[in-house]
Amino acid sequence: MTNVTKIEPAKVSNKYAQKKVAALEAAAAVFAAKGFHGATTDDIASEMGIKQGSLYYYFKSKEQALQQVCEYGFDHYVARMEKICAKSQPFEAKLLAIITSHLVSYRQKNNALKVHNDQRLYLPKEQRGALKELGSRYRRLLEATLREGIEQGAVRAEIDTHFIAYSIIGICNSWGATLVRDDEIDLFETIEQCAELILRGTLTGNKNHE
Amino acid sequence: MTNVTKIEPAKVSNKYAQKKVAALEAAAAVFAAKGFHGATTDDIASEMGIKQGSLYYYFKSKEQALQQVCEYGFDHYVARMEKICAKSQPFEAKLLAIITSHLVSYRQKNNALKVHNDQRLYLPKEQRGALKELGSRYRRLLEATLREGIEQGAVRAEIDTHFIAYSIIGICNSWGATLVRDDEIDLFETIEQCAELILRGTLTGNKNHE
DNA sequence: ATAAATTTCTATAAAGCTATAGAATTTATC
DNA sequence: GATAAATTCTATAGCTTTATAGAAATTTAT
Repeated sequence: MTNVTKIEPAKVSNKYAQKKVAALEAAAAVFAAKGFHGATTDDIASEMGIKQGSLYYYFKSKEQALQQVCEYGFDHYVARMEKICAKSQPFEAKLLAIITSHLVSYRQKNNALKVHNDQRLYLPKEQRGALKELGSRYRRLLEATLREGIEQGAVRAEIDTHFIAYSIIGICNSWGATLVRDDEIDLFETIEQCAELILRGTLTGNKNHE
Repeated sequence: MTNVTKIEPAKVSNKYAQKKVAALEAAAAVFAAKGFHGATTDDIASEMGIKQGSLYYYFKSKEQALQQVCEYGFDHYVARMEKICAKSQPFEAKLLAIITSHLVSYRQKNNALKVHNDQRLYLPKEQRGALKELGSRYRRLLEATLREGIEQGAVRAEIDTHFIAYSIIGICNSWGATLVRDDEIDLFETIEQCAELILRGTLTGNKNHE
């Protein structure tokens, strides 16, 4: 099956693949800093050291670039989540790993993830299908972790796992955005405090009590 | 003191003031929907039923429109926070009022507030001074409320009030954005669940326990 | 009714942006 | 080293957008 796509002639070379990643990261950096509409294709091209017109060797359009950046960042992130959830661990450890993964991503200036969070809604709905799929997968994993916690007896049975999952994501995104902007903030302290806030709100019997 | 500004000739008429508000709200709606860079001055003008060029009777520039929309939305919001905090109430009631105020704002499609949250960073720093001031004021009020809670014995003394204040804002913004997008979600249930998540994470002795 | 002030409109200059085509250059292959 | 393939460049067509100027229309005041 020497499958050569109709749309993209060769573009299977080693170099192409590498530079495509560079293109994605340049686009991610620029979109993260200026927003999708605020960024120009020239900004992105400059960021990767080529001319504006050459960028179209890597992206069919600016919009396609946004789409691919979002998928690139989010896919990676969901994959990591899957590894964490696959392990058999007590609830608290898992939650800590999830928060850590989320916030470390941001501190490492994972621009693509930031772009996914802030800019994906500027994509037309039809082009958000894959992202929505990934997003649900992530939330389902988080909800499953919460249900595991309930089964383990660590988490109160009455909680609304959907609501809590969403809230966890919200807190992490909010702190994540702050961490990116302010280098002074201590990453690991933030992680611990997030965990403490969430845990003491979800743990049966309120462990860790002074 | 018949103070006539140099920059704005007359523009003190009744009608002007009214239409200026309409202009702010049109701009807010458009910026909220399309983002600052994604929106055009023609979008805003159309929204208020005038022609593109006429918009400049109300705003000096598109950027000034963004600035004024942000201040308009946020100022209103901080003012309401001040009223809530002025009352002498038990901690839990106050927190509930704060969350309610925040989320109700969103559900009422308070576009200006959404624009403040999502788009203010596209303003040059020099034009963000007033907003930063309002933001700190809001956070200080929230932190003071938490300290009150500690004094009342309702809140654990070891919490980091700054961190918790920030997290509350983060959760509310996150749910607020969701509430705007999805009319199906029950507003008051969301308020209660937010409060429950935060309270059980901050209350001494873990009240409300099943 | 007339004059003055306010508000809106039309038209346009100036600039910026996306996307494409085809030439030029670099890299890989035989 | 010659040929083919891959990559980048230049130049530009075709739009869109912001902001301004001055005319026109509307409203308010005399």
